[in-house]
Amino acid sequence: MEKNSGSLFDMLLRGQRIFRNREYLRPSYTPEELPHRREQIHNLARIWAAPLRGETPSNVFIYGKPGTGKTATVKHVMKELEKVGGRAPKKIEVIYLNCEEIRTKYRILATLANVLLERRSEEGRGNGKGLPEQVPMTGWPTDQVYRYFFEAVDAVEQVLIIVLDEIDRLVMRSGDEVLYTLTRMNSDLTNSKVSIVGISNNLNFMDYLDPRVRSSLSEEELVFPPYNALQLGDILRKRAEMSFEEGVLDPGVIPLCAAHAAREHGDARRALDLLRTAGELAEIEGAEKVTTTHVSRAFEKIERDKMLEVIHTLPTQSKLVLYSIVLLNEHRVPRIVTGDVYNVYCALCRRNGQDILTKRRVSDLISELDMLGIVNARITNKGRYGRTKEIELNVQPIQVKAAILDDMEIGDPDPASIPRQLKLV
DNA sequence: AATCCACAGGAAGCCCGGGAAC
DNA sequence: GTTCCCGGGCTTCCTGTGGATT
Repeated sequence: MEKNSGSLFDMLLRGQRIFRNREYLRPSYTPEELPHRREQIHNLARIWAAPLRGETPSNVFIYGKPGTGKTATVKHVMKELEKVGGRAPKKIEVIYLNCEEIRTKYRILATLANVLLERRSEEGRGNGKGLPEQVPMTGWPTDQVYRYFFEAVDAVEQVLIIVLDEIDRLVMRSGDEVLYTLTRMNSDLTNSKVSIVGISNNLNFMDYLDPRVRSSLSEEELVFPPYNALQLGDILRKRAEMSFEEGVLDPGVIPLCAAHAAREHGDARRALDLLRTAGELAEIEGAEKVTTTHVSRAFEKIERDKMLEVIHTLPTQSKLVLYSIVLLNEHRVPRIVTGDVYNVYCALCRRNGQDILTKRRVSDLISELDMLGIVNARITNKGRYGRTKEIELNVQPIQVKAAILDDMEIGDPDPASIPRQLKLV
């Protein structure tokens, strides 16, 4: 093989390897062990032990901030339950649904029915009643779908546990009707029992629930407190062992990742993300070790990516205002103030055939950009020369420009005209 | 001390689209 | 289908601000 061939992949493969397997750092990975969640695991297992004794488990409501291990815990206990399920007097089945993806009454019921029908046919049991193999994802009246689901549940003597993750999304979007239906099913079922587990990272949605649903759903409640920095450190160390080559992490790396994430309401997902991104940065530059500098840069990168995401979702007029600020920045205007921004903004709108908003409104838009942290705007008094906001960009202008141009076509106003828009001092 | 600049930002009301009630 | 209501985006009109200037 040619030495120093310089191919892209050679370069990446040559140096020190950083990762053994980075998949363990991704949010999609569910770990075998969940440090600092023993109590929650134990409680959920206690509740779910009921069907092993032939009883119906209580409904459970699980609450905790993002990245506190709710979903991982539930999935973990689900796995354990499956292992011992055969010993139960009645069949035990668990269905997990994420309401972020499936969030209408119809689709929830249809998905539940389909999962059950599929499992029946896998077992070779057939549904025995000439039911169709699948419920279509659209087209049927909702009560007919419910009927199929009901029959599928009651066809076998069993305990069915339904896990509804991100249940707040479901309630906010389509109300609590499905929950009402599901929690009431038990009184009509003859062979089976249904138990609901709702997972949410916000508590406010409880206000939108019918009181009957609320009390039924929270027969048992599990709270997942945020992890502190030490706990996050433990979690990171466990995962780092699996995902990094030995000895590539500087000693300060994990504590720093943990400290950053602890400040953000103890989000383990963020901590892992930070660690992975730091590793990737080290890998890209061919470093031998991941250092705290990489972590700091990873932190900035993640923040920056978040910021660019915000810019992408800005409404058109805000983008135009922001773009005006970028243009002024490019022209090295020493103090960017509201009036200048407005003048450039007007030229920009005229050039691109956009409606021109009033000064008052643009002033508010600038304040909104300030609130989002995209720019820093502070009010200054220049005596005789009035009172205004002095604005500076908080993100790299090149990146802002690229992000905006990604979403819309903007023709720059004649560059020579820009200085004329300003009352340059 | 009075004036004045270049806005900030509050208040009220218009307009329009979407959703619920009739 | 019509009416009503609501909220968000926006305009119009307005008062307030504080230091350089007169």
